[in-house]
Amino acid sequence: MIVRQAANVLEIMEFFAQVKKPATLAEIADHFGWPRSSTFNLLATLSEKGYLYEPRPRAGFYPTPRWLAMARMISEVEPLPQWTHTLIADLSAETGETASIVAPAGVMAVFIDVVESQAAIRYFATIGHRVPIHATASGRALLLQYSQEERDSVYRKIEFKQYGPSTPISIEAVETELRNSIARGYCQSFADYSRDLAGAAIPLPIGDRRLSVVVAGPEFRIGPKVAEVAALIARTVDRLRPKAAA
Amino acid sequence: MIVRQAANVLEIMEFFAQVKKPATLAEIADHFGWPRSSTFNLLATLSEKGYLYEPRPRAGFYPTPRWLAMARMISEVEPLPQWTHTLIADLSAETGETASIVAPAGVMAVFIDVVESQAAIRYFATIGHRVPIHATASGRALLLQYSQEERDSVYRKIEFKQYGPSTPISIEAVETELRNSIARGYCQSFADYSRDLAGAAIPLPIGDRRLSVVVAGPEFRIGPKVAEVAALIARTVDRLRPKAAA
DNA sequence: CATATAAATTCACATATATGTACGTTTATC
DNA sequence: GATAAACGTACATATATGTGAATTTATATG
Repeated sequence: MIVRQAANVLEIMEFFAQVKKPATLAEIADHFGWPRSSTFNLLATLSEKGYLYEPRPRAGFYPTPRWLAMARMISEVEPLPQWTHTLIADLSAETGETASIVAPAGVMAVFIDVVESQAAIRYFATIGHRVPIHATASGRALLLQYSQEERDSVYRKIEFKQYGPSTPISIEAVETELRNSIARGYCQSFADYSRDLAGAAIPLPIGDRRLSVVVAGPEFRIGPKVAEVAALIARTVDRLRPKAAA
Repeated sequence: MIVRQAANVLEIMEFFAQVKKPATLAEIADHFGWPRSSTFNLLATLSEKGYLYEPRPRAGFYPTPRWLAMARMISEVEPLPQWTHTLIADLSAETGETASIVAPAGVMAVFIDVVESQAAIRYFATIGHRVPIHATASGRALLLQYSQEERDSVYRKIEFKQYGPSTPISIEAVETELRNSIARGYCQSFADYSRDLAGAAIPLPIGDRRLSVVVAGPEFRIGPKVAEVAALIARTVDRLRPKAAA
């Protein structure tokens, strides 16, 4: 079950992150198609808790810097080491595609850092973006770091769907693909989940955290050179990862 | 009316900002006294939207960097000029008290930047903290920047309460205090709202934004030297504010 | 300045939603 | 390795909550 008003809070914030200017009650209500009275209650709640204010009279609401203060406190705990951002920045620059750091979230994989391609046709992903862990290169690079039991426990919760022609639709199919990935030295995906999208990924354990790096883009650009891209990822990790730490 | 689940989202985030480590469903449910089933729905919603993930298996949930990404996008719009932070940092250092930048939010005033005193006994305020606009030094420094009509419109919405012995409990009382503030050259408050708390504030218009600076602390420390403190605020603003801009 | 139009609030009620209860799964204990 | 305790998940139901309509307040227009 989805908690509607919880989702609405996030949508309002995303709205402000997008329009980047104050908005009145009416504007927000119209934008989402919400009743004004409901919008009023939501805005009042956010204001009362100190997350919204009125920068200038009658010009509407805008989030207070409290969001930033809170997000900073949250993120200063085990932040990703600096070199991982350099890693995906370099990868994106060299390949011209979108590169990301990915972490597990149950049966899904979450993008926790992203550097987007500059190409007109590109993989559009943002921090927080989620994809099925079993049907993506990045996800499988995470699964490779699990024990057999942990994987089994994840499998039990997966709803196998045929997202595309090559989606693995059984536990055995996923396990086979994992074995192939080990043999091959990297994980790959050709439209297993998203149409026309291909990617190469490798595991990226940091401390006791299980992460992965992925480079992804349109099938026609990435397809012919997955192996190259995968090798580049491996080399770049080798170059940037501090030698001392595991 | 307060939208409970909207408030709960904020409380969860504040919880993480405080404990700074992953928490399991059970821990969160117990902490807030929420039923597990409800907590489950909330966490599922936040996860589904990409705001929560599971850093390591079975070690619970933690917010994704998406919060930070969003907060950054929101805050890069008309951020406070750098010098205002220097301003309150200097004021706090020189006075040993808490200094803040404050903005209006209806009948309330919101703290949008804070540098806290280091003293053991101090005014504890955080970004997002809200106080009544008419019953605080910082709030009245905002009201001074309003036209008479704008003030009247605010007055109509105020519920006058006797927060402390000196709280102004009528429109006339507030207007009188404003006139006194103009004559005096700064706004002050002696436990008008919070017990034992005194403060000095002056208006701080920036562009078309109506802000104020306030220095506040325990009555026994601030009380004897409000005038000094107010003068210091004025001098420091003069020193730091760029001459070009109004 | 009066009137019209739009926006913000309030409130009572029907309905969408939070939760008690029960079940399956995982982890801890002996 | 067996048993117990804790944890996570699903669902039906009573109730807390969102909302449509009415009221008040603010802004635009003739």
